[in-house]
Amino acid sequence: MAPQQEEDRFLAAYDPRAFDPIAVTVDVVALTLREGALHVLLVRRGAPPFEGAWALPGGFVRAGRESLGEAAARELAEETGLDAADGLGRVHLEQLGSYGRPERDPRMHVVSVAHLAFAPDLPDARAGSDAAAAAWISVVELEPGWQPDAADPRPNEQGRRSGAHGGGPGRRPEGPELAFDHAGILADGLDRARSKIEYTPLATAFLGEEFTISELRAVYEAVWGATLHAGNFHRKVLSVPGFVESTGGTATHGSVRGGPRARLYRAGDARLLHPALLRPDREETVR
Amino acid sequence: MAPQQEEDRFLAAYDPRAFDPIAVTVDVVALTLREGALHVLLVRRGAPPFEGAWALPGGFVRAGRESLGEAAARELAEETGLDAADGLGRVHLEQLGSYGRPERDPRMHVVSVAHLAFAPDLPDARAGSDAAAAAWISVVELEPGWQPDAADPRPNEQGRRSGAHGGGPGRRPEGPELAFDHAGILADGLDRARSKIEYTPLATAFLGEEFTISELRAVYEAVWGATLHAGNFHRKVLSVPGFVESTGGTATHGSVRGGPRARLYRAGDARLLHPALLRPDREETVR
DNA sequence: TCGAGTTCTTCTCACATTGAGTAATTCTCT
DNA sequence: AGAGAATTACTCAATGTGAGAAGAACTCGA
Repeated sequence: MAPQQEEDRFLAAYDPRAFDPIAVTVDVVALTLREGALHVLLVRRGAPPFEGAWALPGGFVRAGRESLGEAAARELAEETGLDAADGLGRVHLEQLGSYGRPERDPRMHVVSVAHLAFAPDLPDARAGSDAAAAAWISVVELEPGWQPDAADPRPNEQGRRSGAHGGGPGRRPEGPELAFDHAGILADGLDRARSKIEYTPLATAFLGEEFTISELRAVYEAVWGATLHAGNFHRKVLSVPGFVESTGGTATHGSVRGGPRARLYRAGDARLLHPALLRPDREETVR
Repeated sequence: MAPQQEEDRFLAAYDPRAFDPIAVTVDVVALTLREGALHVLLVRRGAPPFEGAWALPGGFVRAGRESLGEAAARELAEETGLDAADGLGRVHLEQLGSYGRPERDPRMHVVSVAHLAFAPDLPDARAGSDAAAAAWISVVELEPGWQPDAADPRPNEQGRRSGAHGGGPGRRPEGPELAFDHAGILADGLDRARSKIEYTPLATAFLGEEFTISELRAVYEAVWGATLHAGNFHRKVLSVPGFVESTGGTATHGSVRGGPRARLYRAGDARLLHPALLRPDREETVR
């Protein structure tokens, strides 16, 4: 090790404040279903940099006063209008990953700890204190080159962006540009969400307390952007132990377009789905 | 939002330095195989707090000068003696997660971005500048209540610690105590490693350029702590597209205890295993 | 009110994958 | 040379999946 590095480390071990500071923020990729489509919570920035641009909700972690998860829950509550008593307890919140390229914020070195949230359909967002607006935006408008099968009959061969930390210029022909590296964080969050519902029962976090198998299937179809075989999905959900349990009840109406009244279920006690409920046709993405 | 919070946020948006600082560090859970057993790289702390205790290698991120991944690679290189030219390029390094409970470091609020590394068998570790020692320690000594099937004939019904952020007192009857919350980070890293080799070909990162199917099976057995059916494993590895590709060569010797010379393979071009190579008997851990 | 169309739920069948066991062959060690 | 073990390739049964079909229940419009 070079002498300069060694001295840096010596100082750091005793007084980290001798260094230039690094700011720590949390950002939240909050997903929900509205009218059958996947939406993400965004805020419009009210101050530079990126003033006027859409961004993920987030903010600085309060030093010495909160953990990362608490900070994320606080930021999410500020934009959704929910608090712990209100219904944030029904929201799934997990850590997604941290983003710390030195140049990702023009002001200073900022490390952002991104989180991922799954929420049932919530009321319209309200802007927090430092945002000009907050809204649920359909992810279809934000993801270039990605369309749900069901919503777009054109075949789409180009596939999705592969890894994390992508995001070169000129790859976003439609939808608003996101501030900072938030487009990459959103892409990572969507990747994680699409994987997570394969191995966990968290798709139920997008629904209310009671739901039908068809509503659960609609969650998978919206998140994956693929249509699923209704009969096979039904068989699979009921065969995985602990995924759902029957309430004994029945929906009060049939579907809008007809059909019998479906039975109602609630989330079961499984934390992992075994065997998993895998996405169809994943061979292409394997290499 | 309370007025005080609002003012905090206003200030933070323009000058984060007005806050108490949060330090950002990286820690690395570096895993390797030595003599058929899974080992993790630890350093012995040379300064308080936790002076003399074992800890994960890590250190402060250099503000404005490096990304999180670069910082983790640097810290790993300092303890392993490898650099980019040397062989660190053959090490798999990924982000594991961030840990930011305010009280996790008694000195100040420190957010640590943990990373996970898979390395082929490396030479003995050397202590970095601020460590009193560095060594590869068998994880069997560090994980209470967990023993490989193959190494321990006693049945073990109690199962592993379930979630992250565990680590209450009195649960570690053997092995050294780790500093800070590093026991929890290590547990999360082992969880991640055990999952990761199910869905990715990263088990090959523990091996040299060329390897036999049996050596690959030994990796799975060491990481999972379970014995696998040799015939089924062989069939599975060769049937998953892109997992391994034949070199055409053959091992120069048979195994130490006899048997024919095995054929040699190298890692294929797949980034995901499809279908996955799932751990046996996971039903217990599902709820 | 009736009929068309849709949905919910359950089957059936073909096919792929897995777990368990067997066996031929080749090598090391004593 | 013989015992023991590893490599590799089989077989067979059990399980899970994709695709399709079908009956019953329901909504909507004629």
